[in-house]
Amino acid sequence: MRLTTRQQEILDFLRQNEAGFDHPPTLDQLCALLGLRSRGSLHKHLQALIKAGFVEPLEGRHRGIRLAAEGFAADSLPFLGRIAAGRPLEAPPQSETIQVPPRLRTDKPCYVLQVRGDSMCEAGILDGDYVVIEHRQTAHNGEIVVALIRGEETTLKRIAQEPGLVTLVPANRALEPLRFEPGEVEIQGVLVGQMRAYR
Amino acid sequence: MRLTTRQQEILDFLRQNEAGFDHPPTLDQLCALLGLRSRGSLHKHLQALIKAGFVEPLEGRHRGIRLAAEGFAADSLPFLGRIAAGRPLEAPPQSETIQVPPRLRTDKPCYVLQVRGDSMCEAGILDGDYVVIEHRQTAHNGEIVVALIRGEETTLKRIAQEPGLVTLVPANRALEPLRFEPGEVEIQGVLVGQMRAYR
DNA sequence: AAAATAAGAGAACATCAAGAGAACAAATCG
DNA sequence: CGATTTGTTCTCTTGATGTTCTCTTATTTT
Repeated sequence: MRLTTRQQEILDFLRQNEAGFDHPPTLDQLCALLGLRSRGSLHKHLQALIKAGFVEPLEGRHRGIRLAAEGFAADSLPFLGRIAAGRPLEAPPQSETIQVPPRLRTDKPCYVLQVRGDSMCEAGILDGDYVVIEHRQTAHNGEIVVALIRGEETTLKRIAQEPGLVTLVPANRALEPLRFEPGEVEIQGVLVGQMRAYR
Repeated sequence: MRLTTRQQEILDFLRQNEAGFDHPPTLDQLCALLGLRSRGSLHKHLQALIKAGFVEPLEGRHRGIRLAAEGFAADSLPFLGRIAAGRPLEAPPQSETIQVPPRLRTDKPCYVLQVRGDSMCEAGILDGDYVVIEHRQTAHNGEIVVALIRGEETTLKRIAQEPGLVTLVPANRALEPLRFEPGEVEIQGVLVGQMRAYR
């Protein structure tokens, strides 16, 4: 995504002054430094920079912690490793990133996993493919989700939710659907894009 | 489409000054640099350049942001439309482009097609997918190629070449392999990457 | 000479970037 | 716990900027 002139100015300012901040600055402090009177306006710019990947999002954190990091290029997303009969996903602090065209992602926070195994092969998702996942905790029936099962293992499956029953459906005739109680399954994201390299 | 003399002048001017712009210039700034007094006139020329594919369209974007690119954004490739039981491929001068991450392409010239039909569904290539094709005339057996058959129709299939026989193999149990004499099949490119958007 | 085309001027209009400021919610601090 | 700080969301306003239009002029084509 392209930046507006002001967004670029603010980003330049942050990069120049990155070293000068002992603690990451607050919105009000930055407003003063930039000559703005409205936190809301600054906030809008910062959100754009976060969306473009130039500033680290602060999730929930308040006071103190603030933007700082820049680093990964626009339209790059964090690459969080492989998924299959794997472990819970972690988000390592200095993650690898991978370039994703805007068409394959959403405006919400997204990340990339590499698929292991053929449990979704009939949906055209093969071993080794990269999948783009929108990070959210709910899904509609029929969507393909990253699900954490009993806090132990993550998997990529199509989901069907009924009252009292969650079914994770593979796309492979050799495999059976898995049934769980709602409390056992935690949705970690929803499939929004996919990439494959033939080499 | 051919450019008029003035359009060519303006395009040359943009190319020469491309590096000189910190932020993409506004119409008014360009008018001043070109000695024009009317934004409207410049706008007409720029629209012609956009239509001819030499300047990036700014979709709705306003202020500050302005044309800039001519050579197309770094990792964008030409998007040449759909493939299935289609016509021969052409490369229209004012092509659309589509962003492709470097991982999904090669260093050689590449282009992008959108797949129509399910003839390769068992290879994980579904209707609507975008495929990245490296432009070349030869392939190794087992590669998936864009083939032009008898100069009439293009198709995406896995190829097997023997002396005196070329076989194009679909990845769909419902379809039969197609056999041709070598002169009937012209390879137009080889599949190197693939993308899918779930939306 | 008449018609078509290229080029420009300038006005009117539509839309967007940017900021202000209020109200709210959530984290932190005392 | 309550008060304060801080981030978030919202609406509103303003000016800048892109877009569309009509009109004029010069040049080329028929």
